[in-house]
Amino acid sequence: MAETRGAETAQDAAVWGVLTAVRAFSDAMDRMYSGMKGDMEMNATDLAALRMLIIREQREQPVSPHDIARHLRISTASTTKLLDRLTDAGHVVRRPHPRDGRARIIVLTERSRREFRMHFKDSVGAMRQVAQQYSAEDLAIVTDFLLRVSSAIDPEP
Amino acid sequence: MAETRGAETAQDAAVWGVLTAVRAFSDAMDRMYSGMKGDMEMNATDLAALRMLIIREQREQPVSPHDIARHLRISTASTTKLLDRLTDAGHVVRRPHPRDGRARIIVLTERSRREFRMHFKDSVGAMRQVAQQYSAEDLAIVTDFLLRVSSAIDPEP
DNA sequence: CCTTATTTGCTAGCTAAGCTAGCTATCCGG
DNA sequence: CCGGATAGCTAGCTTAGCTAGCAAATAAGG
Repeated sequence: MAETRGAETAQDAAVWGVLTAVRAFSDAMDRMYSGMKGDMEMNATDLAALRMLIIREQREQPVSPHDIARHLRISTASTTKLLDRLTDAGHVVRRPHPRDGRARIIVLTERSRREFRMHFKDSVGAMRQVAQQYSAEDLAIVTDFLLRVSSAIDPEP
Repeated sequence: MAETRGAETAQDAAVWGVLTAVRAFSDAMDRMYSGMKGDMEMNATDLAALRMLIIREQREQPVSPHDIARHLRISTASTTKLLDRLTDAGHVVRRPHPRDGRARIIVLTERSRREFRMHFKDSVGAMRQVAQQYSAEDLAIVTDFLLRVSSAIDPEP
């Protein structure tokens, strides 16, 4: 992540610093999710699927099993099993696609949304508390940065 | 970090925005790593272990199998198998601990470091390119924010 | 020193979750 | 209407996690 290239200017130093912070941050997020997987008694992939569904729901994008497979980079067969687990646990429902008889649309249950929010609320609260210490202008900079980096490293979504 | 009490709505909106961006960002990072796991023909946990080793190495902190187990939240038995895989693949070496006859110290091989950097360089390059579009002051804000959020959600490291 | 409790990493055997191959049903372009 | 492509599912194999339990080394108490 950080190359050992010497930081000659202040800007170079700042770039190096932010990349290091990005690494620490993604590590912390990783550990937060793996902690939650223990709390919710789920495996990492199933939890990642739920996260994806929440994100896509917020964007009002319908999600198919195929989408999940692509997003998580697992096979469609594994996705079928994953959806069996999530369905059995009452987290999601498979609905028929209105126009395509082969396809399904995966929908979160209200219970799942609630449970997810419940387990997330401490972490989200901690993050919000940090965020509230910054001005709206600073937050706009951070938001912009994060979104740009996101689309730079992951062009798909 | 002005606490603009007057502009409560704008600040709330900014907080909401940054939290959404954080979520999108961690999702993008996740997908970057899962993409890399395909490229390097490794599973997610093994890759996470390598990332941990790189981070700890940079901080000059020695890593024991027990540390890996705690960090990845897997059992020590699974860690033994993980280390068997990484050792067989030539990524790490188990060295004896200088003072504790029971303990081991896990050390990355130079080849592993090189391979890791090789596979990361595109993503790091993309991130650096984004970062370079910001002033040192803005990057300082972003860095500060990321580090604070990191320690808020994951006090351990 | 000697005994006991704790810690570290490993082994054995079980379970869970991913993969490939292949199937059916459906959609779409000619 | 028909042949190829696509969506999702099933079956069977393989991998990687878990629990239980072990030996060796350390730490603590007398």
